[in-house]
Amino acid sequence: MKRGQIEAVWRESAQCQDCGIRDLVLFADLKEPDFRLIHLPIDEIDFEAGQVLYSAGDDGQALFTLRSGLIKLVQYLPDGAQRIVRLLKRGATAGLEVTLGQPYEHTAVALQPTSVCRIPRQVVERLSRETPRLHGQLMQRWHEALRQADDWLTELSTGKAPQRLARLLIHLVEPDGTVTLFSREDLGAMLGITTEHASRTVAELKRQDAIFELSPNRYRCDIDQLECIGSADC
Amino acid sequence: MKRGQIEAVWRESAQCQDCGIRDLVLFADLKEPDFRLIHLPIDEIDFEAGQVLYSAGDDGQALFTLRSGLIKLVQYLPDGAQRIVRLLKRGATAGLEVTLGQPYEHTAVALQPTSVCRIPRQVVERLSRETPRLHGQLMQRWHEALRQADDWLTELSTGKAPQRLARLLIHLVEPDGTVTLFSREDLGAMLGITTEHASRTVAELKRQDAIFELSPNRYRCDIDQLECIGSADC
DNA sequence: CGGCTTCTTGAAGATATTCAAACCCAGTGG
DNA sequence: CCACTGGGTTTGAATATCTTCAAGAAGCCG
Repeated sequence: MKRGQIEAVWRESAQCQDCGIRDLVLFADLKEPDFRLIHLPIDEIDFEAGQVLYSAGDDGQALFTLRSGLIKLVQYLPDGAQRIVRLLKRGATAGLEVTLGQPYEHTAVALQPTSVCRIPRQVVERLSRETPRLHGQLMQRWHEALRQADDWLTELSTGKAPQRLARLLIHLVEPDGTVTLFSREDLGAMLGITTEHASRTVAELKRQDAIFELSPNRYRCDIDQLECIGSADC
Repeated sequence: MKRGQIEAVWRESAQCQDCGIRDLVLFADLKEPDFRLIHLPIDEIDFEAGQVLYSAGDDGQALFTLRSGLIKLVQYLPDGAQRIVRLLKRGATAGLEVTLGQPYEHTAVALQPTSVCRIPRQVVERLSRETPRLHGQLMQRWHEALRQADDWLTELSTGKAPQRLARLLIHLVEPDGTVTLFSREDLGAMLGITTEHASRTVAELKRQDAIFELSPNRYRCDIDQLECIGSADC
């Protein structure tokens, strides 16, 4: 029984150790003995676009590491208005706040087919207690999230709509110069504008040949032009 | 000589232990032996309104705990536009990022006469290494800053100008129902509007009797009315 | 009292919202 | 197969909100 448990633990740990993106994730700095402290299963879960990972206010029992895909963190105002406060890309961590015994602060929704690792909060709490190697990574994660939050504010909530959109696109371009966009409603919730105005603004960038629609919601970007729109030089 | 140093250290530590707002600050959870690990002076420094604590990009050697007053954290866009991303009140910590070996991310400016404790980053780094009691507080601080950043975005960058201003005022009211406001330029940089529009919006709330000017830049607030303006119910 | 900055106000123009209607497209069911 | 439906998107036109530029008022300091 005990032996079986240990084997199960080991199997899970081995999975983490062999993780293809381990240098990107929360457990990047862990050493072999640390993994033995993981005594709860870390599940790999897939979500389709639109599915909810967790909801604001839920009593969180786990945090998530993003293996692939894209997640939006949504925050609601008392009056029901909503705002997307951050986007999480591969390697990012969602739900860090549960390690402090807090409920989730946002609603996390997949924007694309997304694959995550679900890490029970006890795992992080135990590792945090027993190995110092996790501390650094946790701090880095908090720091990274805060930096992104501040940048999000200055870049996506400052200036005219075309500037904001251009800056967002620059954040989203893949190495191959393409971008996969999402619904105009989400776009509006990120830029702090209405759905209709988001639609018009996309159309405007198209007319200026800053972006070109390859297929529905996939665009080829002219980065130079986007940068100059983003900085209001043109 | 060595003895003298130890006494100096002790004197500084004693100051921290006797700190009047210790339950609010970063060192809240430290115990008596922890303070002996502090081997660099923690200075108490006063700033007048308008003075700069540190500038974005500076190679930070210290972080700050706010004893009294008010500090703005300013972030600049490449094109020179600026945005105030957060306000720090008593008990808050500024410059946490230096504990990760990073330069300061914002420019920190006192908005009122302000008193801070300057903590050399080595002190935090050493305490962080040698006593687990600081970890929790550090995480809490990161978390708190992130929460504030997210709220700032959803509350102060969403909706019409009067709503945003009303929400900001609610954040700023003292227990006695009064608010000390700052320059219209700063107000604009917080709400994402122009200086002129900030001025007009303040005038509008005055006309609606949601605020009443007691003396230059000091106002009495009608909280109920502000709340209903902030939520667009009226 | 200048001279300076900051705040306020006005008016014209730019930008964004609102509401409504048309459109597109994928799915459904006759 | 095609009409019908329902969701998201686009577009139009009227209106609201914000910015810009400019000028006047108020406050502050030497």
